[in-house]
Amino acid sequence: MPELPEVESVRTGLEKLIKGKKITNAKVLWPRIIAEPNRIEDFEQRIVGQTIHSIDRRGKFLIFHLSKDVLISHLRMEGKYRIEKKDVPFSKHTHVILELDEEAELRYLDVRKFGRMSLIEHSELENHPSLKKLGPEPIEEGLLIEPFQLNLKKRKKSIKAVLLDQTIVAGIGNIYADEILYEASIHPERYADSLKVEEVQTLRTAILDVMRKAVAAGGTTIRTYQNAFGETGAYQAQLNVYGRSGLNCRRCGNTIEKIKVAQRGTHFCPDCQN
DNA sequence: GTCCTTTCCTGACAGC
DNA sequence: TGCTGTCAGGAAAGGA
Repeated sequence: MPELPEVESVRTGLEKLIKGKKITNAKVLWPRIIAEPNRIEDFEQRIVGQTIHSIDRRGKFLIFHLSKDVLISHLRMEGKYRIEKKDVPFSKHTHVILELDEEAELRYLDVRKFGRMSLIEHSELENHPSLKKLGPEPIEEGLLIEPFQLNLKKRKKSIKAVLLDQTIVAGIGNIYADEILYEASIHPERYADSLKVEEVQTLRTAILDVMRKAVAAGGTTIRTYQNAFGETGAYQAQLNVYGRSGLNCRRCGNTIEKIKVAQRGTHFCPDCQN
């Protein structure tokens, strides 16, 4: 399940592999993947002939800057990009094929078909609904303490739910939300507006820390995640709570528990986190 | 405006 | 073995 560190790893891989390439043909095999434009034929026709100038990321969104348009892509749960030779048969989970030259294709695969793509004009990018409402990136100069603290004070729901809210901080998903709260020793069911000033500061530091380390490790591979080179991430070796229910806490030795918070599987140490 | 629920989707796995 | 039910979850839409 790609979160910010995984998407960043996909981005850097794709930039090395397809920057400067021209899309010479396009085929959509599962129409619902394309959110915009409405008609699949419009997507296929418009994208052909465009060169991939660069690839950006905002939160968990990939942003392909093309010569005329912009392709916004969200991998959701299991979306992945692969560059493959044209003669390699595509799997049943291949939903979009962008031909790059006479030899290679950029293929979008997605077992659960949750991922979405939007092809829009450059002028629409700044005000695109998906991107416009995103909160700051989880970096030192982006996630400023004062607005963060104000946002938490306004929320009468669990801190776990707030961390998953992309308008507060962009890019945190279920795995890193659990890891961040463990790092900060905060119980996932604590209400956001109940956190003390020092706790908010600790939480902010944990967000920056966990995300920085995960990006450096190339992300976390749970289930099927791979970057554009087909490589897995390495951060799963550093996970302290996610997927560790029933095992011992690395800090205090007590048993990691799994509960449901904000409809999500949530892992935490009942002794360390309060 | 905020919060909560539902929907999208398939594979893995448990239980019978 | 083969079937059924449950679970995994990010974002968007709709309702309270």
